[in-house]
Amino acid sequence: MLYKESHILILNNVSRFINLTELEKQKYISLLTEINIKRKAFLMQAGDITSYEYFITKGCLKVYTLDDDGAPHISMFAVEDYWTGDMASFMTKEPTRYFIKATEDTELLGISRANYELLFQEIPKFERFYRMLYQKSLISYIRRSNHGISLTAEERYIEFKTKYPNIVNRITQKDLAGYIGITPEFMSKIITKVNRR
Amino acid sequence: MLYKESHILILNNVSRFINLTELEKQKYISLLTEINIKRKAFLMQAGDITSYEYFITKGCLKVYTLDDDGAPHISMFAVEDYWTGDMASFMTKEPTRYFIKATEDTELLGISRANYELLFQEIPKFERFYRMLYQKSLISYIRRSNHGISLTAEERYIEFKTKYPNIVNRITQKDLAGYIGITPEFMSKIITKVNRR
DNA sequence: GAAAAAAAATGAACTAGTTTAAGACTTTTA
DNA sequence: TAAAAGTCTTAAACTAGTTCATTTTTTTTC
Repeated sequence: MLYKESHILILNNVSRFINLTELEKQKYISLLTEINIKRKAFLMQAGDITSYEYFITKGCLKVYTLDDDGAPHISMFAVEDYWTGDMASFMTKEPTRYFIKATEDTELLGISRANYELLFQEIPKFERFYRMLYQKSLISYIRRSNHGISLTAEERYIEFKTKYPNIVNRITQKDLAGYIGITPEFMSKIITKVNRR
Repeated sequence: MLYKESHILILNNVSRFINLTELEKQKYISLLTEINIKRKAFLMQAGDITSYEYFITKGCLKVYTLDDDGAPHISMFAVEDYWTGDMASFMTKEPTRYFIKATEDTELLGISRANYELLFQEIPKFERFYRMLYQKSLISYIRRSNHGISLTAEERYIEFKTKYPNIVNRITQKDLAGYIGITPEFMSKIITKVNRR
């Protein structure tokens, strides 16, 4: 069977942890929903109860919250081959505190809550897939939050640039400030300073 | 069959997510190792390759790294009914960057890397248990690191005190400073200020 | 392709948290 | 139980990053 590009991408992602038979692949794909959103459109907004987890096949999204003063705090940028969503709201059916907004026209594959549960019944191997996916996410999350703590804003900027050279060029300086955890003004000063070298 | 207190605690913990038969319970327990360490002893030190994941049945531990200046950054305090360890080192067999030190005499149940793999073969339900455990950890980790970002040190202190009243009294002010992310001197000022109210 | 909107740069005044240093208090150890 | 080691407090000088206000540059929209 011939698969679409987006399906090949997600099947490759899954195959990092588990092997699927041809039948299982087709079953899995049948549980996914294709979603396309335009630049500046929201995939979710604070207050929504989200019913999907998403895999990005093309484009770029920013995931952020607004603090009490209305200032945005960006928790991640998600591009092709990334998983995103709000797992807390997805699991508990409580309203999310997150906004997820496309910074480019974006194509996604979504799995609904109902199909997520179904998936474990139909292909129990996916318990293992998600166990390993979450384990890996947890490791990199812990590493990131622990590593960042002792660095200055300038060091965090240089680190981001080095680690994600492909993302830096796709986002605004202002959004990067929101991710690094500083004001856009200070971000501007840092960039001027670093580039002068 | 009659179980030890420590075994009852871990079985209750597991039963939040999966149900085990009597036989499975006994099998599970047979894969665990009992470990006791004295106050001030290390469960692991930076450079070690850790071969266990741990469940605490009694006592208190602090998990921390040292930054380039040798200042400690505490990433968690772990007490009874908590899981701890360094998953990154456990999974990849790379040396850990963490120190885990007992702040009280502590009793743990450990599962070795070999038995962890065996567990999934013998009782596949544990894929589901760990999938759900990691999912839950990920949710609270994300929540914590995102929530903390916009608060002042004073607000983070009040939040910690409210959320973990049982832990505050078991740790030093200095260690709390290492967790909140400030100097012990500033921690002292905050506490004086908050108590004056 | 002109007008409007948003992003970036710059600078001056400000603040949350650090650093250093020294003395008081508490806990641990021999 | 005395000495040593570690913890806590206080205070003054300092710095990384914020806030606010203005101008320039870039991007978006019609």
